[in-house]
Amino acid sequence: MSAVAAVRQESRPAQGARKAPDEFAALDRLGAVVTLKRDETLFREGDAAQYYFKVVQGAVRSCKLLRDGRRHVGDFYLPGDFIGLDAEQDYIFTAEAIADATVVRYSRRSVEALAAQEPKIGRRLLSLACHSLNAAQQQMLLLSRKTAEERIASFLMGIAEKKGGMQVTLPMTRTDIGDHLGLTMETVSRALAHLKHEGVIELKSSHDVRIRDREALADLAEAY
Amino acid sequence: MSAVAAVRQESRPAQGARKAPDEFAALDRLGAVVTLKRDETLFREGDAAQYYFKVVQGAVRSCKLLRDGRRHVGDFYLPGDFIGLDAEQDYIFTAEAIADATVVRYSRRSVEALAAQEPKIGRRLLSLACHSLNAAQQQMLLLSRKTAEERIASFLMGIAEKKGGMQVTLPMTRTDIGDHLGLTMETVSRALAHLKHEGVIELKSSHDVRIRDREALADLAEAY
DNA sequence: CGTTATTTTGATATACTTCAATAGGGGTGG
DNA sequence: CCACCCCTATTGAAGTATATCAAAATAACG
Repeated sequence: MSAVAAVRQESRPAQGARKAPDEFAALDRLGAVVTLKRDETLFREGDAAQYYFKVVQGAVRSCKLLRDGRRHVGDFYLPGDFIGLDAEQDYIFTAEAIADATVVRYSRRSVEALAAQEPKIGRRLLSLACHSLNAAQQQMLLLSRKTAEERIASFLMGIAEKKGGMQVTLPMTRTDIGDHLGLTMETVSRALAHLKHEGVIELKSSHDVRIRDREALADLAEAY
Repeated sequence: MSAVAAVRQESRPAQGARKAPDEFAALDRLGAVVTLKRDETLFREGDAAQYYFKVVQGAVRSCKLLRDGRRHVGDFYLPGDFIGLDAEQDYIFTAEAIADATVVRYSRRSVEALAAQEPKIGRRLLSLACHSLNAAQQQMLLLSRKTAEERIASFLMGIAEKKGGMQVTLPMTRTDIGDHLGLTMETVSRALAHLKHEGVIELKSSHDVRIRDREALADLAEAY
């Protein structure tokens, strides 16, 4: 078993469309393992996009900065998720580890060569891109029209759905969540406190949420 | 020359990655022409996604609604733009004509069959999807962190860049723009009035904008 | 031309931000 | 193992950008 396959073994891919399909098994031979400490950078916005990545362990965030420092977190990547599939020439966002993380790195050139031989790979890449596009459209609706509480509800529902449970672990800080949802960390904190007060969620610790009333949370999230 | 090719001839594809590539010429045989009156629906959110579309004339908007009527306009599609490339099983937004429009309709099944034979088609689809994804990420940054005036500036810069000129025509209403940028139509109107007052733009009519100070506008838009 | 839809402009309200202070929580060194 | 420190989160009070409500001014349309 190759080193990469061994690492894969440890990973627990998320369910649904983001799951690593069998077609990608051939890719493992191409992959190199990368480990990151908390807050370490995987790549920077503007770097030449030479690689695709897949998260094996830990968590990664993508972010973009405005000149004056305002930050936006595009997405959070958990074990099983691919990073960089949207890259054209250069990466258009920076990727950093939220917590200590293990990531597999694939050369885009090799993947493209493989895709040329095996059409399934190409189709799967397209399917993953479409799925990201759908997620992005949901997120734009959220950022455009939802209230703070609805944003938090949508966010929690999204993670719970991906993990498939009522128990949700948030490896990121309140600031990260805020920058992802277009809010400040204070507003995130208050919205969570309010949901807790209403009995919709339970905060076992600031990073461990249990959904007590799924109905109510889904109702707030609207889009679900 | 087929009817579709004739219609194509009339269209003036936008510049850049959204331009119809030569590989798609073969598609014209598959296309059927559809005409829409202002505010007519091309398809609805939830409909089975049987077709891809390409705008030939006029303009189309994609939109999503929350239960209580809050609306989000995901994108505006101008001549040369493709619609529905992001669809998985069903369409996830409604598409409506902003002004009288002509659109070409391609059966997805036929396109997929063609893509199976001609790998270039598949690669082009993936490239278009990546490009949309990049645009979506820019829009999320805008919705998450930019001020009203910055949003308007970014929006104007985006259209100007696509059309390649300082003269911009806005076929959509202030409400449409607001729903696209996460603002109200009043705020859109005020932001435009302010940019005009500052001498950055000129409003020849409410739908015809001329950019007078590209520097200043780009600076406000930040991301450019 | 009269009628209706859209846009502009003004006054007020509010959700969220900003600023500020306190409280946890987890790791490290004494 | 405890005490201290730093970082993150919570909570409170005040400020602000944008929304909402309302009316007038254009523009579009039959």
